[in-house]
Amino acid sequence: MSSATLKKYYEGAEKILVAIDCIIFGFDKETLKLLLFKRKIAPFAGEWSLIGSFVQSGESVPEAAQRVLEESTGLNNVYLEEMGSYSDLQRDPGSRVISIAHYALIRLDEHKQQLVETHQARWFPYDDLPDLILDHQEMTQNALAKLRRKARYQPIGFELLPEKFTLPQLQLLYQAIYQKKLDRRNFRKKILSMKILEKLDEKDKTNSRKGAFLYRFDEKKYQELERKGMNFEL
Amino acid sequence: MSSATLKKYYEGAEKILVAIDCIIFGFDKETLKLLLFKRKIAPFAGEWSLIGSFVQSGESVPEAAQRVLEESTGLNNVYLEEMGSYSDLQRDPGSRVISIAHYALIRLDEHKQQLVETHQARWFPYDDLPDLILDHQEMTQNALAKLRRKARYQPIGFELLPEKFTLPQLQLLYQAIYQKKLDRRNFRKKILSMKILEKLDEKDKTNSRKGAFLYRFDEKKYQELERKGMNFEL
DNA sequence: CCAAAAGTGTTATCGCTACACCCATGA
DNA sequence: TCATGGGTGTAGCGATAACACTTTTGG
Repeated sequence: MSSATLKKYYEGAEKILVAIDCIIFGFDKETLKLLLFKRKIAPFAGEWSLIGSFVQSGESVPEAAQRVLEESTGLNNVYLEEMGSYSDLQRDPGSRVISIAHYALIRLDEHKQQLVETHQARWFPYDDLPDLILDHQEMTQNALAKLRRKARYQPIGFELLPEKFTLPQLQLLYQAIYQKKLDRRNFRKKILSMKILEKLDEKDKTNSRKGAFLYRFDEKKYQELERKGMNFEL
Repeated sequence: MSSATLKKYYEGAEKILVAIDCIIFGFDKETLKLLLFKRKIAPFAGEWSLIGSFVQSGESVPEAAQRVLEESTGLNNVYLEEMGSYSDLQRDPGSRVISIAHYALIRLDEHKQQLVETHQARWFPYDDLPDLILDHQEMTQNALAKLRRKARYQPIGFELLPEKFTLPQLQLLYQAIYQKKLDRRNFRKKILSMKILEKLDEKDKTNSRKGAFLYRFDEKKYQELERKGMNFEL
């Protein structure tokens, strides 16, 4: 094939605007929350929106997503996963844009509150979201569905908790994700039987007089067990 | 915001070539196979490749994927799912292209053999693939991983079998997907206990003198049971 | 009648569920 | 001392895994 034909092949195709959008999950006491932003540009300026950005010519899709997350939360080592593309021709009245949605799990206590204010952002309980622009509502629903499926078989819940957490906290998190109550004894038995938590000597007394022991997720031990065929399931 | 600013916002961003690629799975007797194509254009003309295409300005991503599948197999009602984006800056030496990979499950007996020949395509056993161009090797690995995870909890295996199939066939399929032997009695017990298969009066005698009863997947019954909270697991 | 694949039941074990009481502590 | 949340054990049940023999029939 001549280089003229090659040129024609690639140049004959049409370039398209590509964006990424981020569904940012946080967990607060007993509630799953989303970080939403007041959109600054038309159309729909002033309305609530996921945070997003166009993919620049010098960056890959994951790089764009990480950039956006860092700009909006100040965090750069967060759990971030691609969720799927949204490409309806009419999805954005401003222009034809293909968006690749991502969801992120962040620790509410670690993100920079100041950046949230700078961006006119707000944390909303998942069950009480405002109307969102474009197809962002659909994206959030798909994100929660994906989070639910994934959390059952992979230890990603810990990404939403502080580094040190109590078992009651962990249980509340899973109850929020699954939207159902779990039995305390059975929950403890199961999670502890996996031997992927390190029990610390400290107690957290913010929620009770007795205090609850703090634990830490042991990533190394988990990966070791996973290699040996153990599989996480909650 | 003025419309001049709006214009700048959308026009300030850079458009990018967007493609889709398809990992096409088939199942033949006891082997999982992939449909691969001899690439017709430079760079890498003549080498083996997944089938793909640029996303046109008048179509969405799923539409592009369906178009490509129909062009290459003649089938238009196949199981097709998006798998993720591939966007490394250097992934395609011909140009900067973001590709959104999809995997498809098709019935080997239904696709148009003639189209396969037209496209200089060939079915390869998954365990014996030729070298593939670009990042297509990585895509196929990710596709199999995804198929494995998904097949365990959703009845998608049937998409790879003829409409009527025998239990030994179904078992061979799952053995090929999981790459491990399953116990015949336990396998039957489990799949039959779900009550999502309709037993027919016909037998398939191609593999034995005695013949094996044919079954059909009952989509309606499955959806009904799923609504009631039953969950498929194999 | 025999080779080759299809079909069938039982038992032991494991994991899950359901469930109620004691413990530690600060106010 | 008491109210509050944290922590623990067990028994019954259902699901899974392991395992071997009989049936059918074309050649």
